[in-house]
Amino acid sequence: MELDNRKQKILKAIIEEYTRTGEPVGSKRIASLLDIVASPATIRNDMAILFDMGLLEQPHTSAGRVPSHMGYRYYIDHLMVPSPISPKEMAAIEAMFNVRDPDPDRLLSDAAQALADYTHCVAISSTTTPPEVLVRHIELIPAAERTVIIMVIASNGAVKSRVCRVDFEVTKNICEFFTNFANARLAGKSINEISSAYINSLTFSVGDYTEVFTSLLTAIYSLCKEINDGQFCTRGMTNLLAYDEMKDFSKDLLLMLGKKERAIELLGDGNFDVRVTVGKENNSMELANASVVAVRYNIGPSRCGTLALVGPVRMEYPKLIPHIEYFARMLSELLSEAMREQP
Amino acid sequence: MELDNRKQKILKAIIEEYTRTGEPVGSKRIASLLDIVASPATIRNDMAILFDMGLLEQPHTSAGRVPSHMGYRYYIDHLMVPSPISPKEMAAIEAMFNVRDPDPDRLLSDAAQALADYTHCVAISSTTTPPEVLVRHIELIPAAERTVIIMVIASNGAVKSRVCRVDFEVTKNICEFFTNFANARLAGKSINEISSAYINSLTFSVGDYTEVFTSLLTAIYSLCKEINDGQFCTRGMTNLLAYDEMKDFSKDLLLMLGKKERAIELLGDGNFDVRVTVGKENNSMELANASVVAVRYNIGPSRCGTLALVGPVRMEYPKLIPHIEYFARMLSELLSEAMREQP
DNA sequence: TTTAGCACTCATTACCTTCAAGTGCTAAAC
DNA sequence: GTTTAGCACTTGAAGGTAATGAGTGCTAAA
Repeated sequence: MELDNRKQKILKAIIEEYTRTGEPVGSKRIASLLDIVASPATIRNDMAILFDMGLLEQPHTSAGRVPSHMGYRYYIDHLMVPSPISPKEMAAIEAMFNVRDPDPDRLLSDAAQALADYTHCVAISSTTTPPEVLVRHIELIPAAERTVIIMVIASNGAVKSRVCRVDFEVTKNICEFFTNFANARLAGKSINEISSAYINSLTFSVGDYTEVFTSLLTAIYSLCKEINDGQFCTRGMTNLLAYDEMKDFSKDLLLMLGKKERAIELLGDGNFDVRVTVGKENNSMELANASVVAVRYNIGPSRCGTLALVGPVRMEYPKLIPHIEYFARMLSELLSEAMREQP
Repeated sequence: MELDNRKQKILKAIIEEYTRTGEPVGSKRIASLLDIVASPATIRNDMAILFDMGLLEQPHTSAGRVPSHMGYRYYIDHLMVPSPISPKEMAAIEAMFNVRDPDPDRLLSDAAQALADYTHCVAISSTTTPPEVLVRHIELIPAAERTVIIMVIASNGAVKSRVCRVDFEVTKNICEFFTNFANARLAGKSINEISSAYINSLTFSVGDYTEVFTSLLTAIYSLCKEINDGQFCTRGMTNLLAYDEMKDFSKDLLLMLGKKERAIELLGDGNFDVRVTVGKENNSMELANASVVAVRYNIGPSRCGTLALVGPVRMEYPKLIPHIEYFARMLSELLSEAMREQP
């Protein structure tokens, strides 16, 4: 797909004007906007060609032109000039991260919230746990007479705990016995190997204690599963309601984003650095009128995550892409530090 | 406000028919619906009186009548017959609770989700921590060379933990020292007394260790604050989008519910068993066209929570009120068991 | 290749009419 | 006194028509 210089400028101008106003753009407006000298008629000719190429659309004969999803694709791939983040904005973003709590579990959801607030889009953040993460240690802490806290620590620094009520009196002996037993069977195992079936098989090998320990082992399974599933959160859903052009679609889109398994789909396989998918490229009914900007980030050597933005096709890509990348970089640094793999 | 028998029946019929259809109800329809024999003209006379009393409204002269918020108030207080939950529904609700994870922290959010799914409204659940809850114990668990897990256990069974990276090598001695120090100063104190200022004062009294322990003490403060703040979660926001009559208001309402401090307001002071507020009774712009059903529940002797439902004024009160009450009862039982106060 | 000119298209708006639902009032019936 | 039938009246919704104007596509000249 080759476009001569003027057509490129015209397409770029139409997209940027449409992004700004949300209204179809006419030849006259472009003529006054462009720095090149060309009459509206000339521009009309070029617009007709861009239309034939599928880069523009026409709501109806007597309206101006609107960029098609293909037009946006061309713009993102060839025309867009990313606008660098100003030091002021950088400081603002850093401040958001700094005032927040440094708890890794929260960092992700706070970042999503901040990103959503900042971009007025829906922000999704997630992490995945790769198979090489191991169970490092299992700890049992007596909390009260018949209550223990069970804690799973993974090799990548992830920690999950749960309060467990048990049917027996919690003595130092029992705790020690169980801790030894659990660590002997589970520590060093890959976290994604801890299946429900494996835990079941363990329950029977505790001998006399089978009944007593079942609930503890089940809790360990849940905790491992939580670590293995990674984190996932969606913020700023209500932001979508502010876009007039989405009012017919936002309901379905919001319902879809509300379903975790559907929302995870749109993050893709994480096999990219930055990925922008426009409208129908998303292969999903609900996203046919939305765009998704996804960025991958690393957390230390053994874990990675995805940060994504869902918003109207008419998104300020040149501004938002550098922003989400900066968010991802900050998150990467902070989480890598917080969860650094240790000997 | 006294209404004769027929007027009561007419008001009840109008409200129930309007709740069902969402359309203004005319005198003819009521005549065919009512079991009492009365002509449309008679009903029209009564409707005119109900209208004068402020219990009905008229969208325009040639339309039927619509219940006013005052009409709903009268209905809820005097006319409504709560429909008991069927054993089948009870079983369905119990099943929801059973298949879910028994973790107390999750129970609340799962219950809100289930309630939202069940009622097609927004569900809010929250717990508050009363001042008599104490810090029972603080535990420090070494997780890796420079990483510890810090854990606060409260007298009401609440447990919160956080991973902390520290600047020193974690030895058994240091852990013991810090655990002793922290417990000496904090255990037994009321959880809401652990202020930022108090923690600050502690940091200086650790002597040589001031710098090393600052991050740990800050973490303790956060954890106490989390316990003291209780839990709060909102689920099913997108449900509101399904109501045609709310399409003009749902945007503002959703934005408001998205703000925690605003959403907390509408739970009220918890000084009630069941509370229904209709439309303008809510004293909030955004809720002027919505109703809130709030139920209080107890968690053991020392903690209570609120479960609330936000939906259209045209809500199926007779069905939903018993349902949310049943949810609250279930929650109360399960949480009381899970978090029972212990010696 | 570019541009001016002009006929043409079509959404939007305003205005009008018709239609139907439902009311309020009056006078008769119970 | 209460209830009811009858009927004029009101009003939003739906449908049709005309005027408006923004913006196009095409043609022919520059």
